[in-house]
Amino acid sequence: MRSTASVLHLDLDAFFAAVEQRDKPSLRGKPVIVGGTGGRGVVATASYEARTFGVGSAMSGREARARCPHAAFLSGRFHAYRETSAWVMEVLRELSPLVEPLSLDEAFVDLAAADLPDLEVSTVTAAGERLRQRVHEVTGGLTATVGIASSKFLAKVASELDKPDGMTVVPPGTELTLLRPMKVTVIPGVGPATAERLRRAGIHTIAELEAVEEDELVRLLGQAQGHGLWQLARARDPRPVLAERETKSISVEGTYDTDLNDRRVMEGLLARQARDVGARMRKNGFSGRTVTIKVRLHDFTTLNRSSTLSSPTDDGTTIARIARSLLADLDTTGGVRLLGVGVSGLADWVQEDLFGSTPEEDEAEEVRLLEPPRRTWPPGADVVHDEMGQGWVWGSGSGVVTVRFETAETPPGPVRSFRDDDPALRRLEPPAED
DNA sequence: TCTGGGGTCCTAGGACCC
DNA sequence: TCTGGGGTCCTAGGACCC
Repeated sequence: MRSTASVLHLDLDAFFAAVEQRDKPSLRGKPVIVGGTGGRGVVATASYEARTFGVGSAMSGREARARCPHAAFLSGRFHAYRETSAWVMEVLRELSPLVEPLSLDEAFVDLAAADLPDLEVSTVTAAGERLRQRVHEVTGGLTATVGIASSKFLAKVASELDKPDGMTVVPPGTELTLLRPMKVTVIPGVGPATAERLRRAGIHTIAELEAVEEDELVRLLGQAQGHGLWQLARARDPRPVLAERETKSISVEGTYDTDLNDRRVMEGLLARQARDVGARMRKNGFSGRTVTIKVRLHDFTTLNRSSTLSSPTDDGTTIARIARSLLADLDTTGGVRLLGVGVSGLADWVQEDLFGSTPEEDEAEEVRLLEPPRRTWPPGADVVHDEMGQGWVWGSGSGVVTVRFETAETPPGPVRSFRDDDPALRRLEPPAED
């Protein structure tokens, strides 16, 4: 927690629905519901007019229709949402270079990195109001709600307090006074299951949470969550605003209007999803080693099965083959409502290739390649060499083999890509372990 | 005929290694 | 013929977020 209110959280109000109302004037002032259109869909966003009827996010489309039959139900135009979101993020970056998007409609901004004369409450308040005005102009009339406080946690809590089209600044030193009367469910990370556990322990408010010993919370909720909540109950939150977040997995899934019973149909759908995952990976420069399938049965029980390859892939056919073999081990009697495929354990080498390399880096790589090879290799590695030295196959896919060259001085060493039929690549016997 | 899609993080057990 | 403990990797499931 900082001594100044310098973390800003911005939340675009009813974002998807607001974009629809902006682009289609006939929808303005009327209940608009994005999502929930399919047989098993749920509501992604309800406009404030629709919320009046008790419609909210994650509600089934069936129930939303029952509560608000005259609403406009739309399936969503994600290109428009992405475009408008990008405009907003640009506006935030004009204020501070340190912007952490959380989703299309939410972000943290670090005001300590902004070009402001100071971080007094009056100064950050004025900056927040200017920001809301700029967002309104740039998006063609969308409104945003802002919270400003001394940590991510407090800024996010603050932005919930004056929705829509409002702002709350928490003066430093007043955090606990604000938090203590609130329910524990305002804490991000306390969902229905955690709230129920806390309720059974007689804990409803943050003041009650604050009174519990740390050991007791860890016993109740586990190490990470117990310790985390103990800290948050004291308004302690040292998490920095981070502009870059690493992608950990890429997946595609689908829920079908009627349950699937034919295994060949399931295999076909998995294969298509696997191709889509592979295409997205190549487009974004990722490859990964762990392929996971997700299967939701008719009764909503959800199964995951995964398999880890010895080297990363971005190839849809490879992903599909593994997905099919993982499905083969599952009993899908009774029907399947959802199928999904994902890849995790992402390697970073293709990403690095996207940025290219500088002459200095190239020269450094040449130097490393001339150094004597390291004589240990990962178990089962495919050891190869070219005229420059020895390495081991780190990744393959799309007709390309990636080789990591290791030296004693600089593990992990440089990475080179070859076509997999490149005659310069010769396979070697792995050297004996020493 | 209640319960989306795309993610992140945590836990827990077993294998394996030192 | 008895057996500790730590670390890492892998797998499965669950909670949570927008």
